[in-house]
Amino acid sequence: MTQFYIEHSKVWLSVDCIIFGFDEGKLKILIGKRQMDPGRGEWSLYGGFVANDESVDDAATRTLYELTGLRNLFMRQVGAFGSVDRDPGERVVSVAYYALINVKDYDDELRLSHGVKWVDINEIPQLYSDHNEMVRKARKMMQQKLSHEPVGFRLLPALFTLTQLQHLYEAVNGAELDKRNFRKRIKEMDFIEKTELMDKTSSKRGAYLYRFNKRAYNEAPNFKI
Amino acid sequence: MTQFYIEHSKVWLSVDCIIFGFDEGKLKILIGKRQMDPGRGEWSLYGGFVANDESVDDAATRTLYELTGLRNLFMRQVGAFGSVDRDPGERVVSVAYYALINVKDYDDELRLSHGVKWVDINEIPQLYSDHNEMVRKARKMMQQKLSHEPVGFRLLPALFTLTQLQHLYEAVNGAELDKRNFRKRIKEMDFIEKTELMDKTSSKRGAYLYRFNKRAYNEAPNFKI
DNA sequence: GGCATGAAGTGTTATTTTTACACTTTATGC
DNA sequence: GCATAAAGTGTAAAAATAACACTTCATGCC
Repeated sequence: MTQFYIEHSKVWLSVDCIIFGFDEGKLKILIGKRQMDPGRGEWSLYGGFVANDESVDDAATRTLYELTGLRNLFMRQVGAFGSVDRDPGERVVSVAYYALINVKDYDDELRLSHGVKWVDINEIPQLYSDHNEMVRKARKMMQQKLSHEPVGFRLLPALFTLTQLQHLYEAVNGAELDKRNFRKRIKEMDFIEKTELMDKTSSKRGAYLYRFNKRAYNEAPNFKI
Repeated sequence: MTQFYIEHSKVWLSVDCIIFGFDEGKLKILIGKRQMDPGRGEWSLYGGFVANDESVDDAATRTLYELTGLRNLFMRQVGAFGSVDRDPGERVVSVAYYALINVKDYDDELRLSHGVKWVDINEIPQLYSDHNEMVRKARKMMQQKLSHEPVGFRLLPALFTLTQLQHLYEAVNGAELDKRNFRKRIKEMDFIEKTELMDKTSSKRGAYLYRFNKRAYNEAPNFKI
């Protein structure tokens, strides 16, 4: 390993974020029009460069915070994307991350100030560079994660109805679920707690609100949808 | 995005390989003593730097070829590892890949010339930097992959006995399997073909040799162990 | 005040999948 | 010919999953 070799292998490193939200019964992600060259005006994921004094994970956390003003989001790495010509200008390797946010927690003015919008996951336009590929892989990983770990709650308010929860899983998996079977499963999970509160916004009768109890989950983690 | 910012975010990029093999009924990986500073003499994965004119995937493919002399290996990205101080010397971000090889295909002289050896996956010593973490993640991903896609064959010779196949899956999952249930499953998979050939090395009676038919799998892919 | 509306809520049965389990066959070497 | 050791084979119980339709309730409207 010579100094010469090392010099030649230095690259710019960026992070790109696939931010999932659940709104109006649909799974969505945030995209915006790229505000710099190359590719100005193309639809794109939100991203940023990795600084010298921060880990790649930290760069993703910082970028997510810049965009959403939110901390402690559920975030996972999707992978490194490193084609030589993936960036039309210079060689940039990018590490993609996906995150789950509750749409209601995201201040709309902040969102607008960054020029990003929510787009249905099934209606993603052509994106800059290899971003569509990132989204595809992120979606797969996220589906996998949500069906084996109780992180779907991160896409909902702290209190949610069972109908909301079911619709969330239907949107994520792209398939309808049987209401009775779904509720049977949920009842078996002691860490999904029924409260005495009701949501009256979507029906006259009202629906009980539930909440996820992380402590109870840690004691008896058994989740599968 | 200023030129200044870009300059500050340039990093060295390497790849590290977790190479899985199956030998003597055990799942193993290749490790060697690091032959350069920093960390000279520590146990380490085999890796290399990403050159300017190759994709990160290509760098991994090249590195695998350098080490094993083998092409067309089954290889998947594990992820990017990017702590600021993961490399004691300079800032190096590394992308880990795992690969599956048939131990018998690997020329032993070539192996020795690189100073690497096979080590039982359950007896990995402390490795350089964050390599243990890479191995852990690679193993998880590989387990997941092998139980949902028929790539375990990449760890076996083209012809194999059902007992070998079962022992492979037992080693990968770290749990014993019921012989009759296992064979029942295999029989249902038309793409695992029985040949008329027999292996006489491990029993007096001899065991039929089977082979994986990729074409048949592509027509009716249905795999789960 | 009663009745139309629309989402919330509730159990049982059939089907499929998974698991548990033990003896016979066969070629070889002694 | 018989001891050995791995290969090979089927059935039944248990568990998980899938299919399926009506009742409850609060509200708004007449």
